[in-house]
Amino acid sequence: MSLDNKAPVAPAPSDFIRDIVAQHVAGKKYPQIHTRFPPEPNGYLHIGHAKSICLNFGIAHEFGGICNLRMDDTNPTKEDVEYVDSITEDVNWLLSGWADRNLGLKPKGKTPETIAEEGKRDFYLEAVVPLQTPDAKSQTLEAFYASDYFDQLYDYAEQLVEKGKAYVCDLTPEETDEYRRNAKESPYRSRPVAENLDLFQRMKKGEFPDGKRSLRAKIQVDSPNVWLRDPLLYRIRHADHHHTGGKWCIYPMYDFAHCLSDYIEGITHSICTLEFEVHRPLYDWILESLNLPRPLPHQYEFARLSLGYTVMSKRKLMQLVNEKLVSGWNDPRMPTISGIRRRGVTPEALRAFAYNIGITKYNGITDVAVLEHAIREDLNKRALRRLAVLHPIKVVLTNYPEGKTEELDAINNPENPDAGTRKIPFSRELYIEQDDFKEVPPPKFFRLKPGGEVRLKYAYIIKCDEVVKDASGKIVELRCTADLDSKSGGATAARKVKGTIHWVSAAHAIDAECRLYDRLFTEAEPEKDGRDFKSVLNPHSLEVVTAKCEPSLKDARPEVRYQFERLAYFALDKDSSLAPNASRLIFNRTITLRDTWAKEAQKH
RNA sequence: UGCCCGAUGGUGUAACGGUAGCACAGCAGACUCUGAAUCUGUUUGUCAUGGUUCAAAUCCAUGUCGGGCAGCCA
Repeated sequence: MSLDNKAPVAPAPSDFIRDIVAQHVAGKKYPQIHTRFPPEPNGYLHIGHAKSICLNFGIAHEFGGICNLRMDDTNPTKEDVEYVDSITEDVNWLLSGWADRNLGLKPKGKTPETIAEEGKRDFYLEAVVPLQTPDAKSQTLEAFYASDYFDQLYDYAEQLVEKGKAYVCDLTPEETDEYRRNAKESPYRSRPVAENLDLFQRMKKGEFPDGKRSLRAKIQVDSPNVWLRDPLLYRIRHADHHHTGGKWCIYPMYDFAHCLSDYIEGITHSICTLEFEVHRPLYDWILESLNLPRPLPHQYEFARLSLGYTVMSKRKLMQLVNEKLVSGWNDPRMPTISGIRRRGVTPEALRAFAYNIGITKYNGITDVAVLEHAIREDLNKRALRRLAVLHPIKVVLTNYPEGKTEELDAINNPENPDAGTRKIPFSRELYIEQDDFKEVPPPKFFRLKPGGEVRLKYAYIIKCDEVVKDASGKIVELRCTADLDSKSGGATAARKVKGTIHWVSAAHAIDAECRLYDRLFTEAEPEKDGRDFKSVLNPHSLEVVTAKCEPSLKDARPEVRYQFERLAYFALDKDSSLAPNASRLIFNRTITLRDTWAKEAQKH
């Protein structure tokens, strides 16, 4: 392979977190960089998670490290395997062809190993990188689960109790809140170690009902940082867990589980969003209180993604799903990864977007145009061009012989000559787009108009002679004459005609359902000034039409992207049937082409 | 209210004491058998006030504005 003509290498991303990691790498602070992506399986992943995935896996990828996929599943009442499955699928999709070599998993069912060293006990669970580990194929691998560490976390909790750094508290949830708000010590704070140990063990055995007691860290009740005011480490929850079943009735809190899960997996850089910034002292306190033998992970925070014309929180997305305002988590209008994927966006486009928006600590709102640009740029390079008419109007070429059919050559992708050409049939009766004809044309309209000429892409220049209307005045047909010498490559082919429009031969056209998606909301900030986001749902976010398509589209494939020329990019929906005898084509409009004419037309 | 964090064109980001740059959006033009793509040009910015310095977007102080936290959620 020649290196002379190499593709431009994208500059390595740079941001404050990567700068820190780069310093650590240069200073050889860690043998290997190890990050993690830790979603809670209580909903589907969205584009905000995509930003986090691109950051965490991107760092692992750029610095030769590993990023563990970990289910952060410490709350049995909210989590479900449905979400575990969707998360796994979405992560694999986004990583494919990029950082899949840096994905850290573990053998199915494996839990941390206990390492005894110099009289010290240590818990460690090593990552297996499927594409880098020789025998990985012989093992069944799965994501890490925080719930796989419940035994070890319990052990750590007991250690804290024994050190006098944690105690069992009998305050009710309401009392605990009140005491914490008022920086007041719990009356159970100085309970003896032996009693704490006994009580904690009995909590584990299930002797107490939910909320009756809790395990609390003994830190500083009057700390200005509320997360240091003796935070809860364990709560009682008599509930089955999607991954550990009925084994436990006490569950660790996020703060306790997360830092120790990071430690157990040997994470070096634990990257999370800004709202956890105030938790960092607690993250460090727990780890430092346990005299752990291996290097401790450190937490770094960045701003989560906010995107215009959408909502991002799982709660609100779930609301849209539950109230049937969309067809499901993977509705192509949803900002979920599965919705975006179904819409036809490629992982490359999503990654380019994540790269373009950068990483900072500033909470801003990213313009959707940035996403749309990344999608168009990607699709422009890869999409196969096809002719299809979404809103047809019949055209009859009065001087073209009845029954005659020509096969015309059409270019599959002007951006990529290797994509080749195809034949499209031409005949006397055609469909063109309703928007491409105006009986009373606005200024600068260079499409078809009465007495006007337009080029049919790959075919002839035609002139509109007559507009046929029905009794109600609706246009039903345009009668035109073709300049029979003007066919592409013909005698008068070079004639200058301002407009070129797309068309399909009526007799040869095939039908396809096209789902025309638009933004889900009419406002860039659906919740601005406290308004209900559902009050600004876009009533036109989905329009379904039956399009007239050129016949080659009968061979459409789900993994291929199409551009219906002059209109938009489309991808086959999973609801399509490709069975030869029961074929049903459904296309999702991924995104429209840029339309400067629409902007121009609006001026008048 | 307390604590924490942030502030660079319309939006998002770079500049790490030494020429304020990039992307998107916008505008204007070229090209065009996609009003796409491509190409060219271009409008617009360091929150405020002091201080340190030869020199401040950058360091310091104060203020303003914005965000976060104060679940037995994560």
